[in-house]
Amino acid sequence: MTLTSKQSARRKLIDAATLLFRRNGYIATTVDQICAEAGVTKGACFHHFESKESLAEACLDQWDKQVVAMHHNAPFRSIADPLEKLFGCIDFFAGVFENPNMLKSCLAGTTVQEVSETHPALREAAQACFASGERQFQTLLDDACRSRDIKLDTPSLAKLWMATIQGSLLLYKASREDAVLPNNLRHFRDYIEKLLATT
Amino acid sequence: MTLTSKQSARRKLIDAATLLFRRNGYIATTVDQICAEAGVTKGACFHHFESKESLAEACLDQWDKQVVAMHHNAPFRSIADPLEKLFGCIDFFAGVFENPNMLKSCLAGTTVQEVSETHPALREAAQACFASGERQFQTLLDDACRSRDIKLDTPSLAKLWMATIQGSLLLYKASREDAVLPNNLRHFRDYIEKLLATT
DNA sequence: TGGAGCATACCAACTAGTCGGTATGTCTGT
DNA sequence: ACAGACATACCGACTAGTTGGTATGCTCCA
Repeated sequence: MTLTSKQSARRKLIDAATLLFRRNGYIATTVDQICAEAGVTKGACFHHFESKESLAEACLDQWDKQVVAMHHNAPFRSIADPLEKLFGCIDFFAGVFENPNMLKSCLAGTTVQEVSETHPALREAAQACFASGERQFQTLLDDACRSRDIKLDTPSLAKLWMATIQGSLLLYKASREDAVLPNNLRHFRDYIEKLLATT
Repeated sequence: MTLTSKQSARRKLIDAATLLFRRNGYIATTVDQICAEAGVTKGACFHHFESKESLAEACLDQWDKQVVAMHHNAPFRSIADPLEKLFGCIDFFAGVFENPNMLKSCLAGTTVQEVSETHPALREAAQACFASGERQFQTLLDDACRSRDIKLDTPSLAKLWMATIQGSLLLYKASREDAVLPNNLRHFRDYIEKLLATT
Protein backbone atom coordinates (compact mmCIF):
# COMPACT_ATOMS: atom_id res chain seq x y z
CA MET A 1 0.00 0.00 0.00
CA THR A 2 2.75 2.41 0.92
CA LEU A 3 4.88 1.43 -2.02
CA THR A 4 2.04 1.39 -4.52
CA SER A 5 0.73 4.78 -3.47
CA LYS A 6 4.29 6.14 -3.57
CA GLN A 7 4.79 4.77 -7.05
CA SER A 8 1.41 5.92 -8.21
CA ALA A 9 1.86 9.61 -7.40
CA ARG A 10 5.17 9.76 -9.26
CA ARG A 11 3.78 7.68 -12.07
CA LYS A 12 0.59 9.72 -12.32
CA LEU A 13 2.65 12.89 -12.64
CA ILE A 14 4.78 11.41 -15.42
CA ASP A 15 1.74 10.13 -17.30
CA ALA A 16 -0.14 13.42 -16.95
CA ALA A 17 2.90 15.48 -17.94
CA THR A 18 3.59 13.26 -20.94
CA LEU A 19 0.03 13.68 -22.18
CA LEU A 20 0.05 17.47 -21.74
CA PHE A 21 3.55 17.93 -23.20
CA ARG A 22 2.53 15.95 -26.27
CA ARG A 23 -0.64 17.97 -26.67
CA ASN A 24 0.49 21.51 -25.83
CA GLY A 25 4.26 21.38 -25.68
CA TYR A 26 6.75 21.64 -22.84
CA ILE A 27 6.81 25.41 -22.30
CA ALA A 28 3.08 26.01 -22.66
CA THR A 29 2.23 23.30 -20.14
CA THR A 30 2.26 24.62 -16.58
CA VAL A 31 3.14 22.63 -13.49
CA ASP A 32 -0.30 23.48 -12.10
CA GLN A 33 -1.96 21.92 -15.15
CA ILE A 34 0.12 18.78 -14.73
CA CYS A 35 -0.79 18.52 -11.04
CA ALA A 36 -4.47 19.03 -11.77
CA GLU A 37 -4.41 16.40 -14.54
CA ALA A 38 -2.60 13.97 -12.24
CA GLY A 39 -4.87 14.70 -9.29
CA VAL A 40 -1.84 15.53 -7.15
CA THR A 41 -0.78 18.68 -5.33
CA LYS A 42 2.10 20.90 -6.27
CA GLY A 43 3.89 20.00 -3.06
CA ALA A 44 3.81 16.35 -4.03
CA CYS A 45 5.09 17.17 -7.51
CA PHE A 46 8.14 19.02 -6.24
CA HIS A 47 8.69 16.32 -3.65
CA HIS A 48 9.24 13.79 -6.43
CA PHE A 49 10.92 16.06 -9.00
CA GLU A 50 13.28 18.89 -8.27
CA SER A 51 12.12 20.93 -11.26
CA LYS A 52 9.77 20.95 -14.22
CA GLU A 53 12.75 20.10 -16.40
CA SER A 54 13.65 16.98 -14.39
CA LEU A 55 10.01 15.87 -14.61
CA ALA A 56 10.24 16.22 -18.37
CA GLU A 57 13.45 14.21 -18.34
CA ALA A 58 11.66 11.41 -16.49
CA CYS A 59 8.86 11.58 -19.06
CA LEU A 60 11.35 11.20 -21.92
CA ASP A 61 13.02 8.24 -20.18
CA GLN A 62 9.68 6.52 -19.78
CA TRP A 63 8.72 7.38 -23.36
CA ASP A 64 11.90 5.78 -24.63
CA LYS A 65 11.20 2.58 -22.67
CA GLN A 66 7.58 2.48 -23.82
CA VAL A 67 8.51 2.78 -27.47
CA VAL A 68 11.13 0.06 -27.11
CA ALA A 69 8.55 -2.15 -25.38
CA MET A 70 6.04 -1.48 -28.15
CA HIS A 71 8.59 -2.71 -30.68
CA HIS A 72 9.30 -5.82 -28.64
CA ASN A 73 5.66 -6.76 -28.14
CA ALA A 74 4.43 -5.91 -31.65
CA PRO A 75 3.02 -8.76 -33.75
CA PHE A 76 5.62 -8.40 -36.54
CA ARG A 77 8.27 -9.63 -34.09
CA SER A 78 7.21 -13.22 -34.70
CA ILE A 79 7.58 -13.08 -38.48
CA ALA A 80 10.34 -15.44 -39.57
CA ASP A 81 11.53 -13.95 -42.85
CA PRO A 82 13.64 -10.84 -42.11
CA LEU A 83 12.34 -8.94 -45.12
CA GLU A 84 8.72 -9.64 -44.26
CA LYS A 85 9.49 -8.71 -40.68
CA LEU A 86 10.88 -5.36 -41.80
CA PHE A 87 7.78 -4.60 -43.86
CA GLY A 88 5.68 -5.86 -40.97
CA CYS A 89 7.29 -3.20 -38.80
CA ILE A 90 6.56 -0.40 -41.26
CA ASP A 91 2.97 -1.57 -41.69
CA PHE A 92 2.62 -1.90 -37.93
CA PHE A 93 3.48 1.75 -37.39
CA ALA A 94 1.25 2.83 -40.26
CA GLY A 95 -1.55 0.93 -38.54
CA VAL A 96 -0.82 2.51 -35.18
CA PHE A 97 -1.14 5.97 -36.69
CA GLU A 98 -4.30 5.05 -38.57
CA ASN A 99 -6.15 4.62 -35.28
CA PRO A 100 -8.13 7.88 -34.98
CA ASN A 101 -8.04 7.68 -31.17
CA MET A 102 -4.25 7.70 -31.22
CA LEU A 103 -2.77 11.02 -30.12
CA LYS A 104 -0.57 11.78 -33.11
CA SER A 105 2.32 13.42 -31.32
CA CYS A 106 5.76 12.21 -30.27
CA LEU A 107 6.96 13.48 -26.90
CA ALA A 108 10.57 13.60 -28.05
CA GLY A 109 9.71 15.37 -31.30
CA THR A 110 7.52 18.06 -29.78
CA THR A 111 9.90 18.68 -26.90
CA VAL A 112 13.14 18.92 -28.83
CA GLN A 113 11.76 21.54 -31.23
CA GLU A 114 11.10 23.87 -28.33
CA VAL A 115 14.09 23.34 -26.12
CA SER A 116 17.00 22.32 -28.33
CA GLU A 117 18.72 25.68 -27.84
CA THR A 118 17.84 26.27 -24.20
CA HIS A 119 17.60 22.94 -22.31
CA PRO A 120 20.57 20.70 -23.17
CA ALA A 121 19.47 17.92 -20.82
CA LEU A 122 16.11 17.62 -22.55
CA ARG A 123 17.70 17.82 -25.99
CA GLU A 124 19.91 14.87 -25.10
CA ALA A 125 17.05 12.88 -23.60
CA ALA A 126 15.05 13.40 -26.79
CA GLN A 127 18.06 12.45 -28.89
CA ALA A 128 18.32 9.25 -26.86
CA CYS A 129 14.71 8.41 -27.82
CA PHE A 130 15.47 8.91 -31.51
CA ALA A 131 18.66 6.87 -31.22
CA SER A 132 16.76 3.94 -29.64
CA GLY A 133 14.12 3.98 -32.33
CA GLU A 134 16.71 4.17 -35.08
CA ARG A 135 18.77 1.36 -33.55
CA GLN A 136 15.77 -0.95 -33.44
CA PHE A 137 14.79 -0.21 -37.02
CA GLN A 138 18.36 -0.56 -38.20
CA THR A 139 18.54 -4.06 -36.72
CA LEU A 140 15.56 -5.07 -38.85
CA LEU A 141 17.18 -3.47 -41.89
CA ASP A 142 20.52 -5.20 -41.28
CA ASP A 143 18.83 -8.59 -40.94
CA ALA A 144 16.87 -8.04 -44.13
CA CYS A 145 19.99 -7.01 -46.04
CA ARG A 146 21.93 -10.02 -44.76
CA SER A 147 19.17 -12.43 -45.71
CA ARG A 148 19.15 -11.12 -49.29
CA ASP A 149 22.91 -10.61 -49.45
CA ILE A 150 22.55 -6.90 -50.16
CA LYS A 151 24.58 -4.03 -48.73
CA LEU A 152 22.79 -0.80 -47.84
CA ASP A 153 23.62 2.26 -45.76
CA THR A 154 21.31 1.09 -42.98
CA PRO A 155 22.21 3.73 -40.33
CA SER A 156 21.30 6.45 -42.77
CA LEU A 157 18.08 4.67 -43.77
CA ALA A 158 17.13 4.33 -40.11
CA LYS A 159 17.48 8.09 -39.77
CA LEU A 160 15.31 8.56 -42.83
CA TRP A 161 12.73 6.32 -41.18
CA MET A 162 12.69 8.46 -38.05
CA ALA A 163 12.66 11.70 -40.06
CA THR A 164 9.71 10.44 -42.11
CA ILE A 165 7.73 9.67 -38.97
CA GLN A 166 8.58 12.96 -37.25
CA GLY A 167 7.98 15.05 -40.35
CA SER A 168 4.69 13.34 -41.01
CA LEU A 169 3.52 13.93 -37.44
CA LEU A 170 4.40 17.58 -37.83
CA LEU A 171 2.50 17.91 -41.09
CA TYR A 172 -0.44 16.12 -39.52
CA LYS A 173 -0.56 18.72 -36.77
CA ALA A 174 -0.77 21.46 -39.38
CA SER A 175 -3.24 19.83 -41.76
CA ARG A 176 -5.18 17.41 -39.53
CA GLU A 177 -5.29 15.03 -42.48
CA ASP A 178 -5.32 11.44 -41.25
CA ALA A 179 -3.86 10.20 -44.53
CA VAL A 180 -0.51 11.99 -44.18
CA LEU A 181 1.13 9.44 -41.91
CA PRO A 182 0.07 6.24 -43.72
CA ASN A 183 0.80 7.75 -47.15
CA ASN A 184 4.31 8.81 -46.26
CA LEU A 185 5.08 5.47 -44.62
CA ARG A 186 3.80 3.74 -47.75
CA HIS A 187 6.28 5.78 -49.79
CA PHE A 188 9.03 4.84 -47.38
CA ARG A 189 8.15 1.17 -47.69
CA ASP A 190 8.10 1.52 -51.44
CA TYR A 191 11.60 3.03 -51.39
CA ILE A 192 12.96 0.19 -49.24
CA GLU A 193 11.36 -2.34 -51.56
CA LYS A 194 13.06 -0.77 -54.54
CA LEU A 195 16.41 -0.66 -52.76
CA LEU A 196 16.22 -4.30 -51.79
CA ALA A 197 15.05 -5.37 -55.24
CA THR A 198 17.44 -3.43 -57.49
CA THR A 199 20.91 -3.79 -56.09
CA MET B 1 11.55 58.91 -44.54
CA THR B 2 8.22 58.49 -42.80
CA LEU B 3 7.28 55.57 -44.95
CA THR B 4 10.65 53.89 -44.72
CA SER B 5 10.93 54.36 -40.97
CA LYS B 6 7.33 53.16 -40.59
CA GLN B 7 8.07 50.14 -42.67
CA SER B 8 11.33 49.55 -40.96
CA ALA B 9 9.96 49.40 -37.41
CA ARG B 10 7.28 46.94 -38.44
CA ARG B 11 9.73 45.06 -40.58
CA LYS B 12 12.39 45.00 -37.88
CA LEU B 13 9.86 43.51 -35.46
CA ILE B 14 8.88 40.80 -37.93
CA ASP B 15 12.50 39.96 -38.72
CA ALA B 16 13.51 39.87 -35.05
CA ALA B 17 10.47 37.80 -34.07
CA THR B 18 11.05 35.36 -36.94
CA LEU B 19 14.64 34.82 -35.85
CA LEU B 20 13.75 34.29 -32.19
CA PHE B 21 10.73 32.10 -32.93
CA ARG B 22 12.88 29.87 -35.13
CA ARG B 23 15.56 29.65 -32.49
CA ASN B 24 13.55 29.33 -29.26
CA GLY B 25 9.97 28.73 -30.32
CA TYR B 26 6.84 30.85 -30.18
CA ILE B 27 5.88 30.42 -26.52
CA ALA B 28 9.37 30.68 -25.06
CA THR B 29 10.09 33.91 -26.94
CA THR B 30 8.88 36.95 -25.01
CA VAL B 31 7.65 40.20 -26.49
CA ASP B 32 10.38 42.00 -24.57
CA GLN B 33 13.05 39.84 -26.21
CA ILE B 34 11.60 40.59 -29.63
CA CYS B 35 11.57 44.32 -28.93
CA ALA B 36 15.14 44.26 -27.66
CA GLU B 37 16.33 42.29 -30.69
CA ALA B 38 14.50 44.69 -33.01
CA GLY B 39 15.78 47.77 -31.16
CA VAL B 40 12.22 48.99 -30.69
CA THR B 41 10.10 49.67 -27.63
CA LYS B 42 7.12 47.68 -26.50
CA GLY B 43 4.79 50.58 -27.19
CA ALA B 44 5.90 50.56 -30.81
CA CYS B 45 5.39 46.82 -31.02
CA PHE B 46 1.80 46.96 -29.83
CA HIS B 47 1.22 49.96 -32.03
CA HIS B 48 1.90 47.82 -35.10
CA PHE B 49 0.51 44.50 -33.87
CA GLU B 50 -2.50 44.02 -31.68
CA SER B 51 -1.06 40.92 -30.01
CA LYS B 52 1.91 38.58 -29.95
CA GLU B 53 -0.18 36.12 -31.93
CA SER B 54 -0.90 38.60 -34.73
CA LEU B 55 2.82 39.40 -34.90
CA ALA B 56 3.50 35.70 -35.35
CA GLU B 57 0.86 35.57 -38.07
CA ALA B 58 2.65 38.38 -39.90
CA CYS B 59 5.93 36.47 -39.51
CA LEU B 60 4.39 33.36 -41.05
CA ASP B 61 2.97 35.39 -43.95
CA GLN B 62 6.38 36.90 -44.66
CA TRP B 63 8.04 33.49 -44.27
CA ASP B 64 5.69 32.04 -46.86
CA LYS B 65 6.49 34.82 -49.31
CA GLN B 66 10.23 34.53 -48.71
CA VAL B 67 10.25 30.79 -49.37
CA VAL B 68 8.23 31.28 -52.55
CA ALA B 69 10.67 34.00 -53.64
CA MET B 70 13.63 31.74 -52.90
CA HIS B 71 12.13 29.12 -55.21
CA HIS B 72 11.57 31.68 -57.94
CA ASN B 73 15.07 33.11 -57.79
CA ALA B 74 16.96 29.86 -57.35
CA PRO B 75 19.42 28.87 -60.08
CA PHE B 76 17.62 25.60 -60.93
CA ARG B 77 14.74 27.69 -62.30
CA SER B 78 16.62 28.21 -65.53
CA ILE B 79 17.22 24.52 -66.24
CA ALA B 80 15.38 23.52 -69.39
CA ASP B 81 14.81 19.79 -68.93
CA PRO B 82 11.96 19.31 -66.39
CA LEU B 83 13.58 16.24 -64.84
CA GLU B 84 16.91 17.98 -64.38
CA LYS B 85 15.07 20.99 -63.02
CA LEU B 86 13.37 18.80 -60.42
CA PHE B 87 16.67 17.28 -59.32
CA GLY B 88 18.17 20.76 -59.39
CA CYS B 89 15.55 21.83 -56.87
CA ILE B 90 16.30 18.96 -54.51
CA ASP B 91 20.04 19.58 -54.78
CA PHE B 92 19.48 23.29 -54.27
CA PHE B 93 17.76 22.71 -50.93
CA ALA B 94 20.38 20.18 -49.89
CA GLY B 95 22.97 22.86 -50.63
CA VAL B 96 21.09 25.50 -48.67
CA PHE B 97 21.07 23.28 -45.60
CA GLU B 98 24.73 22.37 -46.04
CA ASN B 99 25.72 25.96 -45.34
CA PRO B 100 26.85 25.86 -41.68
CA ASN B 101 25.83 29.50 -41.17
CA MET B 102 22.25 28.67 -42.13
CA LEU B 103 19.89 28.58 -39.15
CA LYS B 104 18.43 25.11 -39.59
CA SER B 105 14.90 25.78 -38.42
CA CYS B 106 11.62 26.37 -40.26
CA LEU B 107 9.36 29.00 -38.72
CA ALA B 108 6.23 27.13 -39.76
CA GLY B 109 7.50 23.80 -38.49
CA THR B 110 8.63 25.02 -35.08
CA THR B 111 5.51 27.10 -34.55
CA VAL B 112 2.90 24.56 -35.53
CA GLN B 113 4.30 21.92 -33.16
CA GLU B 114 3.69 24.21 -30.22
CA VAL B 115 0.40 25.83 -31.06
CA SER B 116 -1.57 23.39 -33.21
CA GLU B 117 -4.00 22.66 -30.36
CA THR B 118 -4.23 26.14 -28.89
CA HIS B 119 -3.82 28.81 -31.61
CA PRO B 120 -5.93 27.94 -34.66
CA ALA B 121 -4.94 31.07 -36.57
CA LEU B 122 -1.24 30.21 -36.32
CA ARG B 123 -1.89 26.58 -37.20
CA GLU B 124 -3.62 27.70 -40.39
CA ALA B 125 -0.91 30.20 -41.25
CA ALA B 126 1.72 27.46 -40.85
CA GLN B 127 -0.40 25.09 -42.94
CA ALA B 128 -0.50 27.76 -45.65
CA CYS B 129 3.32 27.79 -45.69
CA PHE B 130 3.45 24.03 -46.12
CA ALA B 131 0.79 24.15 -48.82
CA SER B 132 2.77 26.77 -50.81
CA GLY B 133 5.95 24.76 -50.59
CA GLU B 134 4.20 21.58 -51.61
CA ARG B 135 2.42 23.30 -54.51
CA GLN B 136 5.69 24.59 -55.92
CA PHE B 137 7.41 21.24 -55.65
CA GLN B 138 4.41 19.47 -57.13
CA THR B 139 4.58 21.70 -60.19
CA LEU B 140 8.15 20.56 -60.79
CA LEU B 141 7.08 16.94 -60.28
CA ASP B 142 4.13 17.27 -62.66
CA ASP B 143 6.32 18.78 -65.36
CA ALA B 144 8.88 16.04 -64.95
CA CYS B 145 6.22 13.33 -65.15
CA ARG B 146 4.67 14.88 -68.24
CA SER B 147 8.02 15.15 -70.00
CA ARG B 148 8.69 11.45 -69.44
CA ASP B 149 5.08 10.41 -69.96
CA ILE B 150 4.84 8.88 -66.51
CA LYS B 151 1.96 9.09 -64.04
CA LEU B 152 2.76 9.51 -60.35
CA ASP B 153 0.82 10.54 -57.27
CA THR B 154 2.51 13.93 -57.24
CA PRO B 155 0.45 15.61 -54.46
CA SER B 156 1.38 12.80 -52.13
CA LEU B 157 5.04 12.96 -53.17
CA ALA B 158 5.06 16.71 -52.54
CA LYS B 159 3.86 16.02 -49.01
CA LEU B 160 6.62 13.44 -48.59
CA TRP B 161 9.08 16.09 -49.72
CA MET B 162 7.87 18.53 -47.08
CA ALA B 163 7.76 15.82 -44.40
CA THR B 164 11.32 14.80 -45.23
CA ILE B 165 12.54 18.38 -44.84
CA GLN B 166 10.61 19.01 -41.62
CA GLY B 167 11.55 15.67 -40.08
CA SER B 168 15.20 16.15 -40.97
CA LEU B 169 15.25 19.62 -39.43
CA LEU B 170 13.75 18.17 -36.26
CA LEU B 171 16.33 15.38 -36.10
CA TYR B 172 19.07 17.91 -36.73
CA LYS B 173 17.95 19.91 -33.70
CA ALA B 174 18.25 16.80 -31.55
CA SER B 175 21.53 15.44 -32.92
CA ARG B 176 23.28 18.55 -34.29
CA GLU B 177 24.64 16.38 -37.08
CA ASP B 178 25.09 18.44 -40.22
CA ALA B 179 24.81 15.35 -42.42
CA VAL B 180 21.19 14.55 -41.52
CA LEU B 181 19.59 17.01 -43.93
CA PRO B 182 21.70 16.30 -47.02
CA ASN B 183 21.60 12.53 -46.45
CA ASN B 184 17.83 12.40 -46.19
CA LEU B 185 17.38 14.63 -49.22
CA ARG B 186 19.75 12.35 -51.13
CA HIS B 187 17.51 9.40 -50.24
CA PHE B 188 14.48 11.37 -51.37
CA ARG B 189 16.14 12.17 -54.67
CA ASP B 190 17.08 8.53 -55.06
CA TYR B 191 13.47 7.49 -54.52
CA ILE B 192 12.21 9.95 -57.13
CA GLU B 193 14.84 8.72 -59.58
CA LYS B 194 13.69 5.16 -59.11
CA LEU B 195 10.04 6.13 -59.52
CA LEU B 196 10.72 7.99 -62.73
CA ALA B 197 12.94 5.25 -64.11
CA THR B 198 10.88 2.15 -63.29
CA THR B 199 7.28 2.87 -64.17
C1' DT C 1 -3.83 71.30 -35.62
C1' DG C 2 -4.35 66.78 -35.81
C1' DG C 3 -2.91 62.22 -36.40
C1' DA C 4 0.64 58.59 -37.07
C1' DG C 5 4.70 56.70 -34.89
C1' DC C 6 6.80 55.88 -30.90
C1' DA C 7 8.46 56.08 -25.72
C1' DT C 8 7.74 55.51 -20.64
C1' DA C 9 5.59 53.86 -16.89
C1' DC C 10 2.67 50.74 -15.38
C1' DC C 11 -0.63 46.64 -14.32
C1' DA C 12 -3.11 42.34 -13.41
C1' DA C 13 -2.48 37.65 -14.18
C1' DC C 14 0.32 34.05 -14.11
C1' DT C 15 4.70 31.21 -13.31
C1' DA C 16 8.00 27.90 -11.24
C1' DG C 17 9.46 26.96 -7.14
C1' DT C 18 9.52 27.33 -1.62
C1' DC C 19 8.46 26.50 3.03
C1' DG C 20 6.47 25.29 7.40
C1' DG C 21 3.87 21.85 8.78
C1' DT C 22 1.21 17.10 9.01
C1' DA C 23 0.28 12.19 8.54
C1' DT C 24 1.90 7.73 8.28
C1' DG C 25 4.86 4.85 8.45
C1' DT C 26 9.67 1.96 9.90
C1' DC C 27 13.33 0.78 12.75
C1' DT C 28 15.60 0.12 17.23
C1' DG C 29 16.51 -0.86 21.97
C1' DT C 30 14.42 -2.51 25.98
C1' DA D 1 5.04 -5.01 23.00
C1' DC D 2 6.04 -0.37 22.90
C1' DA D 3 8.11 4.29 23.24
C1' DG D 4 10.90 7.24 20.95
C1' DA D 5 13.78 8.68 16.93
C1' DC D 6 13.70 9.25 12.40
C1' DA D 7 12.23 8.95 7.34
C1' DT D 8 9.09 9.42 3.59
C1' DA D 9 5.03 11.22 1.28
C1' DC D 10 2.32 14.86 0.97
C1' DC D 11 -0.25 19.43 1.60
C1' DG D 12 -1.40 24.21 0.03
C1' DA D 13 -0.59 29.03 1.04
C1' DC D 14 2.95 31.94 -0.28
C1' DT D 15 6.65 34.58 -2.97
C1' DA D 16 9.65 36.73 -6.21
C1' DG D 17 9.84 37.41 -10.64
C1' DT D 18 7.91 37.33 -15.40
C1' DT D 19 4.35 37.83 -18.91
C1' DG D 20 1.38 39.96 -22.47
C1' DG D 21 -0.81 43.92 -22.76
C1' DT D 22 -2.34 49.03 -21.56
C1' DA D 23 -2.65 54.11 -20.50
C1' DT D 24 -0.72 58.27 -21.33
C1' DG D 25 1.92 61.51 -23.34
C1' DC D 26 5.68 63.27 -26.46
C1' DT D 27 7.35 64.41 -31.20
C1' DC D 28 7.32 65.46 -35.81
C1' DC D 29 5.48 66.03 -40.28
C1' DA D 30 1.44 67.24 -43.49
